[in-house]
Amino acid sequence: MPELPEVEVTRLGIIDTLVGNVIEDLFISDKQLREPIDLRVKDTIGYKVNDVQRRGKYLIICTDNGNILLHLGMSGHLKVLDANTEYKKHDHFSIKLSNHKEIRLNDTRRFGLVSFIPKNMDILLDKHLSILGPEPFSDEFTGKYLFEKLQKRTISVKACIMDSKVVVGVGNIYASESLFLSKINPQKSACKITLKQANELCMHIKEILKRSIAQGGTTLKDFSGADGKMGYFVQRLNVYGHEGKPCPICSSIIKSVVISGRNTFYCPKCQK
DNA sequence: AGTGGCACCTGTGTGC
DNA sequence: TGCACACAGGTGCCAC
Repeated sequence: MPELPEVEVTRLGIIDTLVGNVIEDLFISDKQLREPIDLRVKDTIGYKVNDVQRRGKYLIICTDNGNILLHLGMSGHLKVLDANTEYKKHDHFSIKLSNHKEIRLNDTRRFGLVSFIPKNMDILLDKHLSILGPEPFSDEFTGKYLFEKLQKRTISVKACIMDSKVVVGVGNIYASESLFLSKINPQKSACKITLKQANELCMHIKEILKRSIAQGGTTLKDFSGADGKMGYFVQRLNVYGHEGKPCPICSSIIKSVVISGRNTFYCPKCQK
């Protein structure tokens, strides 16, 4: 489900419900997610939520007695519910709050993550977060930075921008879309990208992620914000899922190709 | 060290 | 209708 825009839309959807309220209890299912749920998250019970942050596709719920780290994987989503709403299949984690609301994680495929960052530890030193590259909206993520990263790699440019050590938050949809806007063939070797192309690509990654957040993210199958609303960015996609349809620029037929195991969409005429 | 392949898991859609 | 199979928005580990 979620790439960076969907995670950010989720964050914006839960922050007002969480901040300023006390975590009264947690529900922890016995099913294992990507890792077993870190039971130390119980340390946060009885503490007020101070903030909800995002790093890449991870959400961090901050309290004075430690932080809950969440990842939505492929199929996870968070919803704001009234207290004691009936549990559904694949509900794996829930935060019960003093305002009689719950933040509940439902994750069909269980590729998500619930972990814990102790109170005295720098959040960014967590093992999941410390290995991540820059945020796409940060000043650190520039065309020059991207160019230098790409130059060292022989893999495809698409696989490279999806590498969270290069830049966080670019998943399969926005990788195809940003390469389309930049007129770069996704199969092109990363080290063959010019500085000019890297500048274009950097700019379009920032632009497309921002535009998607503004539209509430991309709803393909089941993504919705924490309020259950669908994302409308799917209507703005140029190539993703459009195999066999005409390119919106040149009307050539959009093709698909598998790159590192992921379906990839591009216009063979526009993208060189 | 970098790379491709694969595993993790469930649900859905397609073709026979 | 039932079955087998491919595929899905992510990430990390494993041999090469």
